[in-house]
Amino acid sequence: MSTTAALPRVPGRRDEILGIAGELFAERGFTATTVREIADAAGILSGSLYHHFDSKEAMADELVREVLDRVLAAYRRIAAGALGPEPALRALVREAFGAIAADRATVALLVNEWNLFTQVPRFGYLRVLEQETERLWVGVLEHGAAVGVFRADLDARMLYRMLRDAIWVSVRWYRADGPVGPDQLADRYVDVLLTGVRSRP
Amino acid sequence: MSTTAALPRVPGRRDEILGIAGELFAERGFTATTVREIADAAGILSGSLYHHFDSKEAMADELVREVLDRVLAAYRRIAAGALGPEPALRALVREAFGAIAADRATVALLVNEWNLFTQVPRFGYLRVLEQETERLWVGVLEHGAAVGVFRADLDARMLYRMLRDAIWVSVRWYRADGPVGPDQLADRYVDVLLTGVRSRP
DNA sequence: GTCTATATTGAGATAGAC
DNA sequence: GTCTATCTCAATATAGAC
Repeated sequence: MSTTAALPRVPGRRDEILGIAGELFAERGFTATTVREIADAAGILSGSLYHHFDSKEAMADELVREVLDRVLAAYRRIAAGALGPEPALRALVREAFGAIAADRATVALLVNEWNLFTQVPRFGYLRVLEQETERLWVGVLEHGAAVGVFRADLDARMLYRMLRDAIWVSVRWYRADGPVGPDQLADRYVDVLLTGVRSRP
Repeated sequence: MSTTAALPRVPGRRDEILGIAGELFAERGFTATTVREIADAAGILSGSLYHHFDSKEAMADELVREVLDRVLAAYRRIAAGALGPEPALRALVREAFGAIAADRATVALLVNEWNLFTQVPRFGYLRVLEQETERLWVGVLEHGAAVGVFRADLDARMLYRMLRDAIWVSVRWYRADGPVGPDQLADRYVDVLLTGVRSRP
């Protein structure tokens, strides 16, 4: 019973290769990364990659799907929970920066190749997931306005996109292993968003 | 004297082709756009492009340089001007959204291909321009904090990047020919940044 | 300034042996 | 699971005629 005991994350060759591919995609870009480079980095020949994956595209697909599914599931839990508007917003933002910290390479891949991927039929789910995400976040913002916690005169959709763009693109410069942790950065973003930068007497 | 009278923007074949290339780069991505597609869209054959430009890369280079030079020049004027911190910040943000409105395709190209371009030696100036831009914006924010207009406890560099990312990536969804003009959107972003979204009694 | 024709290269992917 | 060997294709770019 011990040999088949585990799904528990023994990385396995396949996942190892996938991780290597993800790092290269993030660093050099998806198109600019060749299957030969991936194979080299994994210590095998390019043809051998195709024992594990159908195509280069399939590798990126798998990376992106996994991260987005996890993030969206977390968003759903937060939006469905009984948190007040501010704690809910804070939890959403923390979740996003948490993903950047936990899956930096994949998030960078997604941010950098968004325009490319959204044109490939295989990645059609990206638009779908994005729409649900927008609904969830906008829901939290509008509810907050409805109960008087957030200003009533705000465009929730614009606000969501402004925040979303600021958060995700931070993957291009933010290092989670530096002095500022992801929750900390999340709180700073939320703080600015909530109270603004104008000094008050 | 009338034949050589003008630099005044007669488009000319070359600029026309460059504009077509820019639209395709923005829409399909730089790498995914082939010189044949550009040539097709311009109504010529791919080889003929090389009468006007050295390479596909050179086309993108020219597009990006022109826009960034113009934007940075405007930033310099604003930062050097005698505006107060809030009007200066507003002017900077308006300038950025103005560029998105005026040169949507080129800004999209730059945002989408940032990771690619910054790895190509030819585009080394991107990092340089970005650094000066950061200095200018951070200078405005820090001056504002020093004179008590902005909160003193803020991380100006983080704030700049947050705002920069939010502004530029909006090129992926914002349409300047829609109901909200660029100055209007700029003012909304600045409004949120200055006063926050928390409702106050 | 554009076309014809083509050189050249480098990519993703496949088949079958080991 | 990896290697050997190779196919196939599409891309950028060039040379010289018109």
